[in-house]
Amino acid sequence: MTNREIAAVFDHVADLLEFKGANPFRVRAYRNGARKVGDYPEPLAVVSEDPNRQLTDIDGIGKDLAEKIEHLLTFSRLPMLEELQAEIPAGVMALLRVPGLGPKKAAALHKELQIDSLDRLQAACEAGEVQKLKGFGKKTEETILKGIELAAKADERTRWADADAIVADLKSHLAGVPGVRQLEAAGSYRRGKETVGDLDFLVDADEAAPIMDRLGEYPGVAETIVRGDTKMSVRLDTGMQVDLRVVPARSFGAALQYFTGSKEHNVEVRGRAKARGLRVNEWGVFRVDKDKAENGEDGGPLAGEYVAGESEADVYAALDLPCFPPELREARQEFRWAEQGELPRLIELADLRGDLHMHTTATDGKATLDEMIAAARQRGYEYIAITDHSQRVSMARGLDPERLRRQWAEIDRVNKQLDDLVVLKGIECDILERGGMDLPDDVLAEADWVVASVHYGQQQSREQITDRILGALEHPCVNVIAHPTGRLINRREAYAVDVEAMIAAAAEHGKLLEINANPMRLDLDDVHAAAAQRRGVPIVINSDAHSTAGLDVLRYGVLQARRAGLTAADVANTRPWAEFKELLGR
DNA sequence: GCCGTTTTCGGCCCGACTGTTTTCAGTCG
Repeated sequence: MTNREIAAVFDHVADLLEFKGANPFRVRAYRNGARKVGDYPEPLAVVSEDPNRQLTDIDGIGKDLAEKIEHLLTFSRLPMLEELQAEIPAGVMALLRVPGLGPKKAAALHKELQIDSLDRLQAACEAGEVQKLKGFGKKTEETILKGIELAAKADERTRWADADAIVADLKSHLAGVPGVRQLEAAGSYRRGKETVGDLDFLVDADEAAPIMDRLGEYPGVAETIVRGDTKMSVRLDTGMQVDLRVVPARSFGAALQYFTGSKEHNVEVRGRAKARGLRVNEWGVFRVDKDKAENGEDGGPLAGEYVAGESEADVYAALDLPCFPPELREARQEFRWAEQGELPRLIELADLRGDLHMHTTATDGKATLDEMIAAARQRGYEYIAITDHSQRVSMARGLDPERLRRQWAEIDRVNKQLDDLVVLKGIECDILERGGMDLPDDVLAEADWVVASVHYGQQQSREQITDRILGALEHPCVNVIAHPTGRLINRREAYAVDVEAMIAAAAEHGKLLEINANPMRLDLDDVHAAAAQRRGVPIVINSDAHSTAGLDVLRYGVLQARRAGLTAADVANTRPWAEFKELLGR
C-alpha cells in the first residue's frame, strides 16, 4: 500500500471511532497519524524494510500505529477497520455530511429512529419524528432538512485560483466600510492550499455591525447561517461558506494567526504556549494567572496579562518562534526547521527567469509563436521553451518530424533577432501506450529541450504506466516529465504511477520533474514535490500555457512549490540563462 | 493512541454560536 492509502485507512478509522464516541484524543491520534503518513516523503515500505530504522521514529507514530502500518503493508487490509465498518453502516456515516449533524446527533438518529441513510433522514424529518427526540427540536429538524440538500454537494472544494477570484470580488465589495482598518482573507486560502473549503475573512474594526451588514448585502449571498457579536457566516449561491470575524486592533495579529491555521499548526502553537505558562487564542497571547487557574477560575478568553496580539510576528515572537510563511503552517516540518534555524527562504514568483512548457497555434495553442515570444519578453523572461504536442496527440494536431523541424527552423530564425530572450527548440513528446517515445531518437536529439508526458493509456495498471514513465526517464534526450501524475483537481484522479519510483529514476538519470502551474493540475503536488526535493531532483515550474494569458498561471505553481518548502535553489528555472544552459547538457 | 529537562501516568488548544436548555451540550472552525 502507498502512504496515501494507509493514511486513508487511518482517517477512516478516525471517522468511525469519532462516531462511536471514542476518546477524542485517540481519534486525534489516528487523524494525526494519517496526516504524518500521508505527508511522509518516503514510502513507509522502505522504512519498514530498513533494519536500521523504525516506523516509531516517525513523529506521531507509536507502537500501535506502527503495528497497524506493518499489517497494512503486508496484507493491504486492517481487521480493526473492517470490524468498525461492520458495526456502523456506511449510510449512517453519510449523515455526518449534513451541516449541523455531528457524531452525537447522528448516533442518536441511528439509535432512536434506525436512520441509516440521507433518504430515511429526510423522510423522518418530513414526518416530524426528529423534533420529538431529546436534544432535538423543531428548529433542528428544519436545519437538517435544509442541510440534506447541501450534503450532496458539500464535498467539493474550490480550486485555489477560483477561490482567489471570489476573494478579490468580496474584498472589493467590502472595501470602504467606515471604521474598517484592516481586512485579510485567512484560512487555507492564505496558506495557498490547492483547494479551499470555505473562506475566512478577518477584519480589524471596533464596530462589527457595519461590515457584517455589508457582507450580507453581497449579491452572491444565498443565506446567513449565523451572526453573533464578532462572528458571521454566510453561504454563497455556489454553496461556498464565507466566515467573517471582527476583532479590535490589539487582537488582529492573533486572530490572523489563529484563522490562518492550519488547525494542527495551531494545536502545536498553543501547546508550546501552554508549556511556557501562556495562553494563545484569537484575542491575543496572555500570561496565565497560575493561582486563579488552579482554583478553577476561568476568567474568559481575555483573562491574564496581555502579552502580544497586534501582529502575527508579535504572537510568534512571544513563543520564540519565527513568523512562519502561511504556506508552511501545516505542522509538517516547520517547527523542527525553526528549532534548527533552518526555516527555508521560500521561492517567490520574481525568482523565476524562464518558462519551459508552452504551446502555439502549431498545435492546440491559441497564440502564434511570435505572439508567445512577445508575451514572454513583456514578462521579462530570460528564456522559454516552445513545447508543442507530438504527433500521437492527433486531436491537438500534434507535430510530426517534418512539421516540428519547420517550427524549429523558424525558432532558429527568430532567435537570431533576439538579444534579450533565448527561445529553446522544444517538444512535449508523448510517452506511447506501449512504451517508448512518440518521435524518433534522431529527431529528439535535435531538440534543445524535451518534455515527456502521458496523455493516453491513463487507466493502465501501476506497473504498466510506471514502466512507461521510467522508460522515458532513461531516454537520453528527455529532460523532464510534465504533469507527472496526470491528476486534474476535482475532475480526474492521478494515474496509478509509482511516484516514488519516478522520483528515484529522475534522481538516478539526472532528470527534472515539473510542477505544472495550471490551476487544474498543480502536478506535482506539494507532498510529492517535497519528496523530489529531498532526493535532489530539480523541479521546474511551468505554465503549460495555451495562450499568452496562460503564461500568468506561474504564480499558482509557485504557491504549490512554497507549500512544498522549496527555495529558489530547488527550482531549475530560477537560474540565470548561463547556468540553466549547463543543465541542458547539449 | 501518543508522548515526556514539568510527567512512563496523566495529560492532550481554545473559543463562538445555536438550540434546547434553566446551566449546557453539540457543532464548528
